[in-house]
Amino acid sequence: MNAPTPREATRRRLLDALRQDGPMARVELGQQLGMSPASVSDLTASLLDEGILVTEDGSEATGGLLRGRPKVRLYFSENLGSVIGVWTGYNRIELRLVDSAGRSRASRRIERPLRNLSADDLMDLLADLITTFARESGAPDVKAVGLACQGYVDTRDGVVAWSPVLGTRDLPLAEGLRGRLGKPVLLDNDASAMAFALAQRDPTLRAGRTACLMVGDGVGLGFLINGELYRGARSGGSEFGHVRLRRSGPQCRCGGRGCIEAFLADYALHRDAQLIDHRPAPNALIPGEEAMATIVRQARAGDPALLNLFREAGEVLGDAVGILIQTLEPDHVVICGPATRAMDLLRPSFEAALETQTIQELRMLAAIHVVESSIDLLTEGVIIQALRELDGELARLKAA
Amino acid sequence: MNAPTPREATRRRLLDALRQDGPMARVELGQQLGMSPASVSDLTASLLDEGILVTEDGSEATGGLLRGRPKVRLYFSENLGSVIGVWTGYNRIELRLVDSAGRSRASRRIERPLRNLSADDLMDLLADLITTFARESGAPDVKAVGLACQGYVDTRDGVVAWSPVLGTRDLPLAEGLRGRLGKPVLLDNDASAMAFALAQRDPTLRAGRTACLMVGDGVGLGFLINGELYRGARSGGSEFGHVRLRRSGPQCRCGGRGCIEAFLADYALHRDAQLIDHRPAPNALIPGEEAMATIVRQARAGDPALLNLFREAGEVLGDAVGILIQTLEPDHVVICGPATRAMDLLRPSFEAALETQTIQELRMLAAIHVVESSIDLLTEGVIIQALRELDGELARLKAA
DNA sequence: CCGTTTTTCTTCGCCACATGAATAAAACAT
DNA sequence: ATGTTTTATTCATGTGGCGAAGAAAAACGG
Repeated sequence: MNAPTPREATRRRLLDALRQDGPMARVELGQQLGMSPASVSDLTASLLDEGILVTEDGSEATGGLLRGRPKVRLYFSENLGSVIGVWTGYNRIELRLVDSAGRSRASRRIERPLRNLSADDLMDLLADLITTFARESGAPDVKAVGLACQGYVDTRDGVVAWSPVLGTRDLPLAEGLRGRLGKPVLLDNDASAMAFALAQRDPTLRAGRTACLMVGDGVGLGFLINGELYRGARSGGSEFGHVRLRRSGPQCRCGGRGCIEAFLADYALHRDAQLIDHRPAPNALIPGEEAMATIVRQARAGDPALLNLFREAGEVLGDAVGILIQTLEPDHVVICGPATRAMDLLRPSFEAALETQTIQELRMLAAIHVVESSIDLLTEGVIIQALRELDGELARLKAA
Repeated sequence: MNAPTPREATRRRLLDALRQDGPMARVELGQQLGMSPASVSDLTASLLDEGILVTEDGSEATGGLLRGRPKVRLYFSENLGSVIGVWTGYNRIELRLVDSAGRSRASRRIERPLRNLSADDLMDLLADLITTFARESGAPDVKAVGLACQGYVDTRDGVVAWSPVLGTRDLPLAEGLRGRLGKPVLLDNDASAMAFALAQRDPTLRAGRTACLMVGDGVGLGFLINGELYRGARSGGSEFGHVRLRRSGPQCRCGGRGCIEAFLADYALHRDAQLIDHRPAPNALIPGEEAMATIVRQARAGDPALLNLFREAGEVLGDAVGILIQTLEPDHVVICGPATRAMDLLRPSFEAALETQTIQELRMLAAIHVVESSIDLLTEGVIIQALRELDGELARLKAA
């Protein structure tokens, strides 16, 4: 809201660098941020003073062969409370507890569909799960909660504007949870959170433009420009999964037909696999990992109908990535999420479609990464965002 | 390249504001840029000193009813040379001469296809046309040339990586022209230039994210984030027009089938209109404005086959805008270029397609503008970019 | 016609932030 | 011990921007 002072901006850059590339000595920070040792020293002095950073290097071996005064690495303090990250999937919820240094302390997975709950019931349930998890995992002092969910999210107001999972519209989820938990709640789209987390881990993804396509329960897109999430009109992610690629394609859970998601998401593959065997169409539940593994195994064994299903899915994936390349001209395209388990089945038609869909000059610029990413990484995405917010929060508290 | 000093950055912001919102007094500048009158005074003093700005307000009436010391508006000097902007279309070239204050001084349109020329011949021809135009219009002192062309452009290196118009690939156009003309040459994609120019004129387009779809000779996309052009991997615009929407659609000049362009561009509509009458398919020349006007007239008169053509084109346009909305979540979508002449024919199917393609929540956020924009505006886009560069250039010269 | 009012612009002292240079600190090598 | 090397801190300095006070330029009001 209020304009950050230049000091706050550099402070933030410094903390970001430290979070991304691990504990570092002051000289290294200076080099990386392109600022003088004097400035780093000055800035870190106050951060150490505030207790945000510690320097418990002590006996840490510096290698032995180097001479000169040893580096003193700066760490985030672990004792400034913790943050809980939550992901709400279609029929399960993942929770994770992380201390203020970013170290994972506990995690839990709960099988529980969230559909068909009233807004109040949903928020009551989530608040209950979160407090139970915090208590049972002995969370020291939960300072904030980060929540990643599918659908179209207004990250500024913390509102789920639309979601294929929760039935409701314009759900003020952050506010509701904040009221119930008494803690700040940060909301984001799950694909955005995943993209952010991946870029935190891999410096190459932070350079230039990275389009991250997460394929699993649904299809989401997170887009990064120089490591920062691109935010749209309501500062949310996009609903790229509901671009309608085939005019008379299969039914999508958004109500439309032929959306990208309707070919690629687990529920779509599972449903269409069932239809092949003339078994009754399953209800809307997302299949479990076992069910999906079975389908993949049968396809790998050579089931022609299933192979055709994956061929078509790969083609849609190629078209989708092609659209991204022609529209955004990214340096990196990341394909991640559960669907990467079947990348071998998707790849031939994926590559063929990508080739016919894109202009060669543009296609050659985009490096395509296939990353097997877990939900752990996803919760990490919102957690890091929450931790970043907290840094600023602490500074403001100290000032008062 | 080299990091701009903070001073240079604010200097640039000030000049940009002055260019966008016309001559202004110092107080107004201060309000708009959120800085104190003292700072503005300081900064403008050196700009006036360098001769970049002038204050020849003199007898300008301030309204009469206001009291107090009258505002002194700051103008760009007109006497610091001029800039030529060029647009290379499919079968014509537009040139425009503008003085250092941004006022248009002369313009010319040359009917001349550029295809099937060798790289050297092409650059010779362009250089010749530009010098002739400069001489005949009595250009005082041409400081730079801005060139907008179709296709995939590397704006940093000034290379046309790919173009459906020029047959060549990786053409170092800026360097070639710079060698021939002895002046800096700035290259950009034409849709990007158009988007930029539109946003310069209309402040609302500078707020948030604006996707500008230019439909005419081809289909191009310019994307703005907070008034600045989004730049992809090679810092160029995108080739959105060659997203393949219909797998077995009509032939596109890129070699593919079913590209957005293959439905919407003038050449496509003209070609398909000819085919209806079983006339021989025309050669690849872009039809003239008269030919297009005839087609539009016949369609308005009720020709069912032509109406169908426009219906299909509108549908593709709706799908295209839908993809943009679902992917970029823009605040504004601008449809501009010659194709707006037939917007009445396109609109019904456009709106229907847009509605089925997009999620309502997202669609409602994007304001859709249909703007009849001329090529004049397009050359203005590159010219303003060139002028902006020159400001910095002048500062560096003074410093040396 | 001359002070008063009002608004714009400038001058000046000051503060926040960052830097380079000198200095101190902490190790190893001899 | 004493130099060598690298890291961290201190301090004087410079830059950019700001608030406050004052100067300037007009209209207004007697």
